[in-house]
Order: sequence, then C-alpha cells, then structure tokens
Amino acid sequence: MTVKENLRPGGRSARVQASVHKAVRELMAEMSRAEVTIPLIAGKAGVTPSTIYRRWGDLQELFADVAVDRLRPDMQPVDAGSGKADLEAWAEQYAEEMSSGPGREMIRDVLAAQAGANACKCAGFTRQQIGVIAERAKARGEVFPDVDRVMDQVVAPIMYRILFADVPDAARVRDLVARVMGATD
Amino acid sequence: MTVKENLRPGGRSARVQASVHKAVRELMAEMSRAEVTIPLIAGKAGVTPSTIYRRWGDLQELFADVAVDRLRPDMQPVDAGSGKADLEAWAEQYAEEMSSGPGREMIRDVLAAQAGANACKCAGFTRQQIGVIAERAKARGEVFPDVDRVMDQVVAPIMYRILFADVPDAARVRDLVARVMGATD
DNA sequence: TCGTAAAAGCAAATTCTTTGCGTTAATAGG
DNA sequence: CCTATTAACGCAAAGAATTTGCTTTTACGA
Repeated sequence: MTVKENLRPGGRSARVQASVHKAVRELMAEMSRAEVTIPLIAGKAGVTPSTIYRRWGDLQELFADVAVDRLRPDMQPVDAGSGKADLEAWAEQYAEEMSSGPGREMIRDVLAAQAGANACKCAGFTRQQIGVIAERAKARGEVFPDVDRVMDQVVAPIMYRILFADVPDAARVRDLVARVMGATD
Repeated sequence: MTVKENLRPGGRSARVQASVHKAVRELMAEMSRAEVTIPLIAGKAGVTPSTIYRRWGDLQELFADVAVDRLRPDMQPVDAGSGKADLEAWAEQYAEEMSSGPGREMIRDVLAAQAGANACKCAGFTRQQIGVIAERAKARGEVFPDVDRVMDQVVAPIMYRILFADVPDAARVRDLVARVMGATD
C-alpha cells in the first residue's frame, strides 16, 4: 500500500506513477470528484486497475498522493522589501490559493487519507516557505517572529477558517499578519 | 442525498436514523474503519443497504453525520473560577479529546464529507462553548478577549497541529491561552 | 377513515474490488 | 556482457459493493 518515495527517474514504476497522476489530474479537471473511479483512471493512464489497487490501496490514498504533489510550492516567496511585507504577500496568496475550489479539495484529499505523512508534508512545505521569509528578514537585520509562532497565529487561523468555516478575506489575513508582527515578546 | 434535519421523534425516519447511527458506532468500536461497509451497517441496523445509500449517499457522508453527533459537546465548560482558568481547562480537555485516536478520526470524517455543513456545525459547537466562558467572565466583571480571537489564537493552532503535525501537549495549550489572555489590544 | 406522499424493502443489473498466477522489466552479481 | 533475482504489472475470474426500477409500508393530513 505504500508508494515508493525514491523512484529511479527512468524506471517503470516512475512511468506508471507519472501516467496515473496525470490521468487523475485530467479527470479531476473534466468531471466531479465523485465520478472519478479507479477503473476510469486506469483506463486513461494505460494501466490495469489492479496495478492502482496494489500500489495505492484505494482512491483516497491516490488522491492524497496527487494532492501533495500539487500543493508543493513551485517557487520561493517573493521579496517585497521587508519581513512584514513578505509575510503579508505570502499569506494573502496562500489564503487565496487554499480557499479556492481546487485548493480546498486538495486539502481535503490530503487530510482524508489514512496515512498522516501527506498532511505532515504539506505543513512542512508551508513551514519551509515561512522559514525562507524569516531568514531573509534576519539577514536584513530585522526582528522576525519565530516560525512556530507564525504557524500558530497566521497559518493555523487561515486553514481553520478554510476547513471549518468561511473563506478568510484579505483584510483578515492582513490583520493576522499585523498581530504576529506587532507582538514583541 | 440530504439527511433530514428535523425528524419527528417517533417517526420511522428517526428510528432508522437512530438504529443506523448506533450500528455505525458499534461497528467502529469493534473493527477498523476500513472494514466497516454499508452492507455491514445495514445488516446490524436491521435495514437494507439501499436505504442507507438513498439517505446518505455514501459511507463518508454517513460517517460525517455520525461524527458530528459525537462531537457535539455534552456539557457546558466547567467553572474554574476565572476566565483564564476556565479557558485553560476547556482548551486542555479539547486538545486531549480531539487528538485522541477516536477524536482525530471523527474530525477527519467530518472534513472528508462533501457537504461543508458538518464542519461548520463543529466550529459552531466550539464557538458556543467559548461564548459561554466569555459570558461568564464578563458577568464576573473580567476583561475577556473576543470569541473570534480565541478561535484564531487558541482553537485554530490546536486543530492545525492535530490535523497537520503532532499532538499539542498541555504546556503548549497553556501557552496559547496565556498569549491570548495577555494581549491587551 | 381514507388518500397521499415520502421512505423502505426487494431483487436484478451493473460496477468496483480483490486475488491467484503467469509475464515483463529493472537490478545486481558473475 | 550475460544471467539470476525480485519487484511490479497484466490478465481474468471470483467476490463484494453500488445502483436502480418497482412494490410495499408507514406516517400524516384532509
């Protein structure tokens, strides 16, 4: 049931994984999530259903695997001149991406999977992005809050709202950033 | 696919719902989640599978429905003498319950369902509990932070950690409470 | 009491999932 | 360079879950 982490780039396993992931992404784009089935994915990917069942176990694990891939940041946080501006820009984009339709579904896919590793990985991505902003701020000689505190006071509230309530708007995100940047202790 | 909200207490629908919920809870107690199937639940509940399929749609929606029921608080927050003590006691218990094995599974069940209403309802329960603590504090003449702020700075970080990372320990929870109670703005 | 509509039962058809076995392909050792 | 080994895949049949049309039951209101 476990998906191999380090596949040789040219190996057969890697090719299968790539074509299955691609098939999932394409099918998700053209139909609702509930209509996507493993036989359908297998057909589009050019593999047999049993291959998918054996490698991923079930649809949820496969979806989670694909979602983590798509949630991996594709670039470093933009440099907006100061730590606060960097964090503000990053947080606004994060909130927007994550609260979009596809964003919410990817998060749900990640959380729905039995293996907690995927969710941890996502939090790791986020933490790393904030780490970059923090390092940059410190290199400039600025004071910048601990990464853990930013996770607690900015990332967690955004994600909580997305998951359990409404979509956080830009003003609220700025407010969260202002609060964590304003704290002096 | 939608489950009726207000069922007549003695009606047939209410009886079916009760027996199905009971069957789900019992089966979850005696076997792993992946082994619980709709035909199994139907058998235990004394209904036919098609009844469940028609009322809930699929296993995830049914699980979410049961989970919301179980996440509903069964009592008011205990009075520990002061707003801070109340919040501390409540938050510690909340963190403990939610990060337990069954707690995590219930949260995942709620979030995995397509209908976002269940998740909202859970956040509503939490908000209401905090509201009680806030009212009590204000009745005592204490200053107490806004409920939204407590949600952002205490509840959200706890939930984020449970979902995406590790289990928050009591010290960290106390730290979150201390911070939100210390803020003066 | 009777009519009505919503919900449940039943059962057949369809679709998905599991599994045993043979085959293929990548890797390591000679 | 060639062969042994092993992990992964394809195939196909068996088993289980899901869907659906139709009938029957039940609660509620006229």
